[in-house]
Amino acid sequence: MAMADDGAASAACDVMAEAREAAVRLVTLLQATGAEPGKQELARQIICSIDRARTSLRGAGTGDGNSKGRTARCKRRARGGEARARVVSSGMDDGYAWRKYGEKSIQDHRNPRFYFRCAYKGELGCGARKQVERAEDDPSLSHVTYFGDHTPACPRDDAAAAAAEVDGDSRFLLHQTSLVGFRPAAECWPVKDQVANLVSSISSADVSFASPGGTMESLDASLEELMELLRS
DNA sequence: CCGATTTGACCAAC
DNA sequence: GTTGGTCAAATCGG
Repeated sequence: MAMADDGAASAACDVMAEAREAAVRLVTLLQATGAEPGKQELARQIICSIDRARTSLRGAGTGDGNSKGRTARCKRRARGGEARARVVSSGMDDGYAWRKYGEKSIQDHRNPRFYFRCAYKGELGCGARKQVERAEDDPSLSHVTYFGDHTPACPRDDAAAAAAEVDGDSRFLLHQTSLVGFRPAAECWPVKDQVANLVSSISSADVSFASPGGTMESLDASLEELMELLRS
């Protein structure tokens, strides 16, 4: 599995993009066929999960990797040191606002692991957390592991989509507009086939970026749940 | 001045 | 005893 380079990551991204498109078609199809709201919601969750996975693949380094090289050896940080490169938008990668609360060098890994928790933990009592660590082979990639769920009150994807739109990043905007305005081009496809296609796409995107309890797993769980719903 | 980030210290689990 | 996870004081940027 010596495929941890930009090419592999972008290939995986492409596959995930296909998977998302399939998921979007699925949502549309479910809407068109008047499927139960539960199924539709589940399909939307799948899209959301795919989006997160894609973001992870693109490298959370953009927003999560708070790289800086400060050398503090006193009890606390030496004062008057060099200026820090702050990364305020540390949570924009997946549509949620995160606050870094720790960083630790891990024995197994060469790169340190960054610990984040929901920025609204205090206000909303959100218990969502995530851990980010650079891929050992490719620093441009990061492993992102999510723990817990955000509370419904937490600002989420739609807000991030608006922010991303302002920032010129159309990822989330595309996602949203696809959801709203996509035409059922693949209407002829049975829903089951849509899901099967989706599962197939995601399986082929089997990359090492997914961590236990992470995006891929939740995505997989959602898909299985959906498959089960559709069978019944 | 306030809030976010950094980072050594502390704590719990194995 | 070692390692991973969290806390909290110090610092910085807006």
